[in-house]
Amino acid sequence: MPANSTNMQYILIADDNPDITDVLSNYVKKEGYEPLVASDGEEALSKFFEYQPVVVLLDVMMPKMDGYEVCRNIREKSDTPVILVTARGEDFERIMGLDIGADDYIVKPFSPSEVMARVRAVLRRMTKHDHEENERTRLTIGNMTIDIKEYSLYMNNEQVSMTKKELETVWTLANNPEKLFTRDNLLNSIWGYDYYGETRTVDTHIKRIRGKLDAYEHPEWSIKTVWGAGYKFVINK
Amino acid sequence: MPANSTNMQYILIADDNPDITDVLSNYVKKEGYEPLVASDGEEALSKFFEYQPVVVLLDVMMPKMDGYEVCRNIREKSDTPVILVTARGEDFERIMGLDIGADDYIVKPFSPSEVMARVRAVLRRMTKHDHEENERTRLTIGNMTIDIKEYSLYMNNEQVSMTKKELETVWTLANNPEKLFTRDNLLNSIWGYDYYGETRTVDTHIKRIRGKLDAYEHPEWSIKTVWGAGYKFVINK
DNA sequence: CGAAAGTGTGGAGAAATCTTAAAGAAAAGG
DNA sequence: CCTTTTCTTTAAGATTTCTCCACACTTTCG
Repeated sequence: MPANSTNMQYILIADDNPDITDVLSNYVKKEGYEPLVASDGEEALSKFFEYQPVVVLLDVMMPKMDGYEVCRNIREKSDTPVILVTARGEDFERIMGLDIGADDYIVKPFSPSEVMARVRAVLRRMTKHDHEENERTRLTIGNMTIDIKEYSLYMNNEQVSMTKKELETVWTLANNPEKLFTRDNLLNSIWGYDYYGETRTVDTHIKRIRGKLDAYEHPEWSIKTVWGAGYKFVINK
Repeated sequence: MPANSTNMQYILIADDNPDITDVLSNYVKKEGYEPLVASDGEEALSKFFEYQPVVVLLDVMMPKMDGYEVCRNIREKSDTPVILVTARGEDFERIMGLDIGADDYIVKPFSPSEVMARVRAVLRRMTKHDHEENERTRLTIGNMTIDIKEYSLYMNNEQVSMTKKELETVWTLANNPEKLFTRDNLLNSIWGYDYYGETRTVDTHIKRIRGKLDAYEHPEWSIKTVWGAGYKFVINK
């Protein structure tokens, strides 16, 4: 399952056999991803750059441009995981040796569930890589501390229980003090750009956040409503 | 003049397939290291002692002397990190367990970026080691003690029978109190990066662990569910 | 001031996520 | 081999969180 399940996550499936892409599309949907189908190499490449899928499934044998070539092209610009689908007998040494840079490969005939298992695995490996000690993980303003690594928030060193969305919302606001976030901004960055719900949902979350945090005094900062616009985290001087 | 008198950092790549060593050499260079290529086990060993590389990448299957043997020889004289490259299906328990002493392993097929990630990881661990000198093998929190060397767990000095995965899971969590582990994190670090199963498996293990440990009181700590995120080991104040 | 538009809030139902149990699959041990 | 243990998968039921609505309240502006 994707880390942020509300975001629309595309998976590109490139194969010239529609029976295969159909079956895989269904599985991909069942796992909560949005399938993106291409029937030849060129189409695969252009869709890749247009949609930026999270994983690419490439049949090695395709019209116009074969899977190796597509993979190589993708690798020049991106680290997006690529899984090659090869016919039995293909030698993986060769695949690797040609500097294609695929992340995994599957030998035909495969079961769709096997494919999805590999997709999950490849994505899982990915998420580890992302969190490799470079980004800010902790933030303190006044008597509030948020630690995203622990997924926790402290007021006066005392932990305050927050739900995921609440925590992400404070984190987003507090990381950009003084910056105005419209409700749509917040929906986009926290809920995901494919969220089709009410903008007022943000209000409810702000309400809950305030309810929890205002149980403590915090003269150094506050979450301010900007009339007709949105919310912002302000630091009081 | 010995080659290692310069401040050049070598990485030894041993594989009898020149395509693979070529690809890896390029990646190694890109990361600022100097690749050192060997096409069989004996060559690997002699180059190792001549150049004293900072990391060794060993294919398990090589002419003259296989990767296990090379690794064992290196271990007799040095703590230089060794990463073994194995074919899928090799038993990793055997690799990591027996007297071979490798630091990590990679299953073919691998993507070059994955290899480099592991090289970085192993080097990072190494530098830490230098400062800490001895790794923790035993951990006590409240009335629980885990000894990972003897693979056992005690509650109130009374041994509780745990399966391997259960023990490794508690060990991982308890060694990083307060830190959130997503299910994917746990799958990666305990099950391994080439595990192709369901995320929910983690839940089942957590349930069993709780079942066993909650038979005892342990007010000092607990394994907490972080909704929508994962699990963490918390210390109660 | 009064109307219109925007925001705060409580609560109920919906949705998402977890727990648990149970059974099948895989691995380990005789 | 067959038995036992451990691991994985699945699905129903429980729990938590999220969303939405109705209505009160506030601000803006003619």
